[in-house]
Amino acid sequence: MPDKPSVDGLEDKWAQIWAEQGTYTFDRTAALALPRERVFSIDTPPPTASGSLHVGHVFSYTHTDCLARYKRMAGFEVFYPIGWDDNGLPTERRVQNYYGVRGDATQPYIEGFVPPQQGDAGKGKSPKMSDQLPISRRNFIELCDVLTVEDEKTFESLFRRLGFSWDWNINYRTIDTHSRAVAQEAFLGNLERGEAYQADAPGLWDVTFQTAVAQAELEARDYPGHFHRIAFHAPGGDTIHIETTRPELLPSVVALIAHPDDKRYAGLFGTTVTSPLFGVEIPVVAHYLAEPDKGSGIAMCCTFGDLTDVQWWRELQLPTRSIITRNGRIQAETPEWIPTEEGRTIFAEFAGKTAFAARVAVVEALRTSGDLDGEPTPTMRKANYFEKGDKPLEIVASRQWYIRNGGHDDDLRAALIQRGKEIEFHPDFMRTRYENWVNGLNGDWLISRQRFFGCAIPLWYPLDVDGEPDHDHPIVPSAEQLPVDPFADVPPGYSAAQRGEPGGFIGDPDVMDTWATSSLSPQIAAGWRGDAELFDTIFPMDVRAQGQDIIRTWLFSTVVRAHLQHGSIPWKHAAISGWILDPDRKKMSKSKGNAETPEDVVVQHGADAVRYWAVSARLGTDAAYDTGQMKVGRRLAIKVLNASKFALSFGEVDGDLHAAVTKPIDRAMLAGLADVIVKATKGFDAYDHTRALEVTEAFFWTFCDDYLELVKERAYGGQGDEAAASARASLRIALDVLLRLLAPFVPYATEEVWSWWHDGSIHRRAWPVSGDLDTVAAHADPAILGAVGAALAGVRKAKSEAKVGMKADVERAVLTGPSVTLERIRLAAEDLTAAGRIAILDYQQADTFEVRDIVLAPMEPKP
RNA sequence: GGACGUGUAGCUCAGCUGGUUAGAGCGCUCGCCUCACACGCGAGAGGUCGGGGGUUCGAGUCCCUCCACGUCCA
Repeated sequence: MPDKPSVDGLEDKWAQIWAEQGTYTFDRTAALALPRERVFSIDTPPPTASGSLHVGHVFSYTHTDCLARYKRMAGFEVFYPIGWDDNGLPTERRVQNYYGVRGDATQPYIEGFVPPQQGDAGKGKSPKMSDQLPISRRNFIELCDVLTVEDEKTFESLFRRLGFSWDWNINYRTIDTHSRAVAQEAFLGNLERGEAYQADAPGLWDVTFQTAVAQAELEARDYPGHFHRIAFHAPGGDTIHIETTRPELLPSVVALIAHPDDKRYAGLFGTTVTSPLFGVEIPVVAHYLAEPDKGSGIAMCCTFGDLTDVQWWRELQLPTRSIITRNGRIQAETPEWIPTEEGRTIFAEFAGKTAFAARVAVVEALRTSGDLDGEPTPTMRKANYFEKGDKPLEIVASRQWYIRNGGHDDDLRAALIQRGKEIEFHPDFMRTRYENWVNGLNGDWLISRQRFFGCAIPLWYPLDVDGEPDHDHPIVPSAEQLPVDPFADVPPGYSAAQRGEPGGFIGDPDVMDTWATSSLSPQIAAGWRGDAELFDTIFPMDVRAQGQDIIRTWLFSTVVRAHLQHGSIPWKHAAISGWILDPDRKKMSKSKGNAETPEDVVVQHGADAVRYWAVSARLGTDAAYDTGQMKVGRRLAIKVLNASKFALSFGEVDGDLHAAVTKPIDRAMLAGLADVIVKATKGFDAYDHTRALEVTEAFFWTFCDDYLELVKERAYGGQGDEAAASARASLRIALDVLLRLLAPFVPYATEEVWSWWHDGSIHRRAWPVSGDLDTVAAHADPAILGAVGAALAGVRKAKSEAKVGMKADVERAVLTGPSVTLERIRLAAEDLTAAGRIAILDYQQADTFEVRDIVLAPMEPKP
């Protein structure tokens, strides 16, 4: 036991010991031998180690860690893995910025490639694309591999410092061989059962990243634009005005659409009009999605300006007239559907331009032709963005892979809603977010991405005699072959020389969306592929812990995969953490520049302190980033050290500790503690860790401030040996329990103290049960401690008001109150007079409790 | 526009199934170097529980309505 205990340095000391001794190791053999209900399996969110860790992560992870520690102590064999979600766009972006490169499938592979730069030269700013060196897909992936491993090391050291009790042996990366094999096997299962399919269809497309994106990755943002009032021409010479924010799509117009009930346009339904400038004849049709009170009430449907256009196109079976290419520019060739010579001339003028430049050109042409009515009026509209992108999404037709998720299938949707009901959400209202999302789906899950660093779609396509791929008959690898890279590996029955040759094959060029892998985190971590015995034991898992922001992505997609693959829920509970808000109540985020780096915070305040801050917020509740709360946590950790040192300093007690407890106030304290055990346990079992913390912490402070003060003179021996033994034994019994109750919250301080007087880790000791205290707490009156404490408070108040120290002597004091209260105090009168330094204590019966007539001894003059 | 959540002391939050003078911590003020802790200890001040209706013997707690904020979906 150190002379001056300190919380500083505990992280370095104990993180290392925990790692060496495997304190948190999952015992597979033990788990398989136990009944299922004694195993607790946790599906941990794999963090994206792409360079920016956020205090929000620390927040949610701490909630989960606390639960894991409780369960471990409560006798469960806890399966608590940790993975890294390193595949996907965040990593690619980081690699681009860090090395100044970008992937380009047309580049040849360079052996021993050295990137042009190392490190964040642009300080977080994305370098311009033109400054990035195009490199081959394989070189690019190699750099991703190198950098993610580096990043993950940094993260691991931070997480270890925070004391997260993951089993680091159950470690996976979503890009590693095992994860890719699992993702591919699951995909092939989906394919075989008809749950995965490909379709050549219009979809959301990010022109910056040159990839398709899924509905779950959308973000609606305000986008400034202008309404342009444009004239269409009816055969009789009438003009019909529409309003659009995207006049550059005029060559793509396929219909004018008004609401069926709109009397203004009722006469036009079934007729045709001609588009200005381009002279294309198009029908006027009715559809309920047209909004009569928006603009002129009649809209032009283009292929494709937005998702409503797609719906109109599909439901009204309109022709396809796309002009936007995958890089966001207008196509170079003049479309054959433009009939007029002047139309073709105008188109040629802006062919190949960006959408923005084309808009300027079209507006100018409309102005010249007189088809622009008035000047464009500014407006703010919502546009769909890729959540990681900064340009509005275009809609481009392309061949993509989808997994059914209920977006097109009411039965599946209902089944997934039902799965949500089978899962206990904490807090319960979070299920509503899940249901809202499922009910709002407007299509299946698009999983293919035209990117580099990801899990490959494990398919090849035969090439016909003309070298054209036959997408309808993909070549599938066997399960043993997985993972495959269709670009490098050769499909069964072919030779490498046949790649790209007529009659040969080609590999699918796409990778899967990162969620298509991480949605399988339970399968990846728990051994679905490779350890069926373990998987069957711990799946469905007990709990998924995560932030509320990824309910629509990670949580939902995991439910989808488990439902399709196993016909079950993936876990029984979903523990959802809230947001971290900055002091201005804004959501903290790196991009807004108000995020603290967890590294700084942990070093400054200490792990126990940061954990305390995180854990004092309930699940589902947003929490303010609050260093004040961390200071409170630090104080608690320090108090644990000091109070423990003091309690233990009175020395051991011979014989049976419990038998030594004789004094009523000692028994009262322990009875109160027994009640705390019950409440704290109840809190944890109800996924309410803050309740457990609150009740434990409150008791602990009373224990320090009142009980310790009251009994210390006796513990020193002031009332004889037997009385001293009762105090010392009670202190040790209480401390033993309190440390264990606090261990999930402040693992370092409690472990440190535990090591002073026990062998082994506190984090492997049994969670206390109230029955442990039966012998000492039975028939005890827990109210004694409160009554004596109140009496002591009265004395303290008098001293405080007299502006003297607490060690000032009291010549006489009178306690008044109901006889039952006075009786309780009498049972600890000696402790009270010693702690209050009271010479004469009188009692008077009265209705209300009061400490009065306090006579302080004359102060001795200070030297 | 719809859904969900939140609104209690200057700040961050408790307040469970409605029941005595509404609690905690931080901050603030005053005091105390008390032999575990000055990264401490003691005491004090501070609230029309978002507004308005209603149910009830009784409402921060239930119902209605409005307002503000946040998030998600349109």
